[in-house]
Amino acid sequence: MSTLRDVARLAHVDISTVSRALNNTSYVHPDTKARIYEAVKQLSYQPNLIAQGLRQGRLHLIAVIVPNIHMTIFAEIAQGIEKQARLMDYETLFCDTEDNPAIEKESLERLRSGLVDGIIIAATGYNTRLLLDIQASGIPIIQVVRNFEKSLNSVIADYFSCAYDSIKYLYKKGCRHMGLIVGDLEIEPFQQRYRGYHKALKEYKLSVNVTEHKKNSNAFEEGYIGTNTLLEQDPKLDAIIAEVDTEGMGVIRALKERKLAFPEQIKVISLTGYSIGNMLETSLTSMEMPGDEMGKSAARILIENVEEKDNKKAHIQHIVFNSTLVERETT
Amino acid sequence: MSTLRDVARLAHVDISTVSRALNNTSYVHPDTKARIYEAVKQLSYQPNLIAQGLRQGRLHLIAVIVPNIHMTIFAEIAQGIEKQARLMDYETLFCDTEDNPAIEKESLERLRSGLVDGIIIAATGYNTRLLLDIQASGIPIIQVVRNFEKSLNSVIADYFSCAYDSIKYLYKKGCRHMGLIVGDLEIEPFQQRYRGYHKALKEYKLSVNVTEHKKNSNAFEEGYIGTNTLLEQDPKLDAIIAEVDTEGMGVIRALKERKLAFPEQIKVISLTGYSIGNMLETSLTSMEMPGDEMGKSAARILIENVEEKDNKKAHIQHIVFNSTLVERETT
DNA sequence: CTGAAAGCGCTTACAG
DNA sequence: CTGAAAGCGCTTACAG
Repeated sequence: MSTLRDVARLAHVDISTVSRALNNTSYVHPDTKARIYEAVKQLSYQPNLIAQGLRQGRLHLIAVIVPNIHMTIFAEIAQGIEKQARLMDYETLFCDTEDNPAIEKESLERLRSGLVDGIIIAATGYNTRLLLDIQASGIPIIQVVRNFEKSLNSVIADYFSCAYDSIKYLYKKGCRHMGLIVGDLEIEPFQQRYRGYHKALKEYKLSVNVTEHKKNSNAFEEGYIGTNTLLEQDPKLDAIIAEVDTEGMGVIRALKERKLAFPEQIKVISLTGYSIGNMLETSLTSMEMPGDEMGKSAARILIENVEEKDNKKAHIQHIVFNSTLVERETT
Repeated sequence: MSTLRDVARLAHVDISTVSRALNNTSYVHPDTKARIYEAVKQLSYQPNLIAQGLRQGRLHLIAVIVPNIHMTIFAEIAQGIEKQARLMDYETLFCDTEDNPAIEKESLERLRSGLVDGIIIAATGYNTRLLLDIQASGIPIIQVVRNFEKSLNSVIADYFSCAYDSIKYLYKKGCRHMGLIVGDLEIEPFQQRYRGYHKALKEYKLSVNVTEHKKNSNAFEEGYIGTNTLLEQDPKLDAIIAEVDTEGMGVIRALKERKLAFPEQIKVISLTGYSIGNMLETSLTSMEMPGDEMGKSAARILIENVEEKDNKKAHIQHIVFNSTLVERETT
């Protein structure tokens, strides 16, 4: 790899002139410029990004921290983030926490050492304090999908409405015994879904049927097990609301094994749809979540924050995306 | 953020001593060490990774470049890579090319500027020259899943055997009219599948029925369309071999719409299985590919190459993983 | 319009 | 056992 010094030597100028010519940071005589470009070409010079990063205190690098990208909405979001980041000339670091707070903590500790300029995270919820510390130290942070902390930026979907609207829709379809599979209710995003569900049921004077799974392990299994639990709690069940498509796939599988016809006997809807829904043998009705857009939006806001850092303190933003109902074969 | 200088000042020593104490790079008097650790703690000092990177010519950062992680085997592989990298104290940069050679090229150009210490890539196949250049410039590269170039390391599955063994298996199950859906046959990994398929059919004296899709767009659709093409070519078809689970999902969907019973009338197998297979309404028989292991293996080899770079020139390695047949409901 | 110098935050020979 | 100095490859005031 050739350096600025090599280029300067070949073009018979000082390295500072080369720097200025390449970055267009002040006027350089056309002839000089030409010589410099010629030298750059000849040596196929490329600036050392690490040196630039050290000097400018910014590596043009953001981190995306997610629980899992295998068959989850986070894959779509991560792709959206990476695409937008590239557009704005940033690279994207990727950390997979397996929804394990210890791994999340370790990753965060490493990242705060000035490696990345900003962080986008779908957190476990157990390192909120650390996140606040990091933000206070000058590294902007955005929560995505899961919002635990009001004083950190966030980009989420409207989980309350997802659930609320789903119940209304299912009611119109004739359902009267609707069960919800949901994660730890102490945690905001899950609670929101429950609230939407609860409110709608209350309006219809219907009774609640919920199964809660504490740890976020495997959505498919949660759907499978959840279905069995819900059916035990209420054998007259005529609809199941899953949190996400893969959970819905577990529901479908459980229903099939119990020989319950869907949608005839029992309907299924997913509250977080992504493109799996219409690839299934029996396609799955869902509230489609704009994962790609959410990722792009998060990246854009983050990078804007990074670049404004010096000028003004950016305001905390909470962006809420609407999901849209896509009717398919399970309802 | 506090620096080495701050710690040195607080501990009343030179910065070089602090560096030595923290990196255990030479003996430091216990008392001095204690003072230094105390200062580190008090200032919650963290070394600046960019400065370290510049000094040592290594940022402890590798890149993983893949075509797509949404519902693909690459998600599993990327996770494996990241996990192994973290274990070895490396961070992972993530680039999504959308299987677009132009995007791939752009990403590669940026990365070669010394940002990353090594690259793991599932390439488009159109930038092989550039990859060789980059490797020649001192950045180790490993091809994963797709091997285009012999003089670059690779970690792949045995596609030939996958296809060959699948045909043998289907034959034993009674199939005599087996169709293959496959990508561009000019490209090595696809060709391998075709060869395995072809060889087995020849041994049984059965006739070939293939549909080739040139561009890699959407596996689900390729499966869907491919199924229709194969059935037109041979209405007596009794088995379809798909390249990957999501393609198999497209096959299933097409069969369902044509009211062809699977596995009774027609069997389906996927040559690249990952955990989707057993989450389906009708679970999909597949040759399971150890994505996680392949990712880990690629990361391990790459990082070893990075760290040996100075000592000796590492030998090119080609690692081939075996897939294992997992029988499910479509056969 | 361009050069010489300082410095980003580290590590690592070189002395002693 | 520890300090002083050089240097990784850049950028950016400061002169002229």
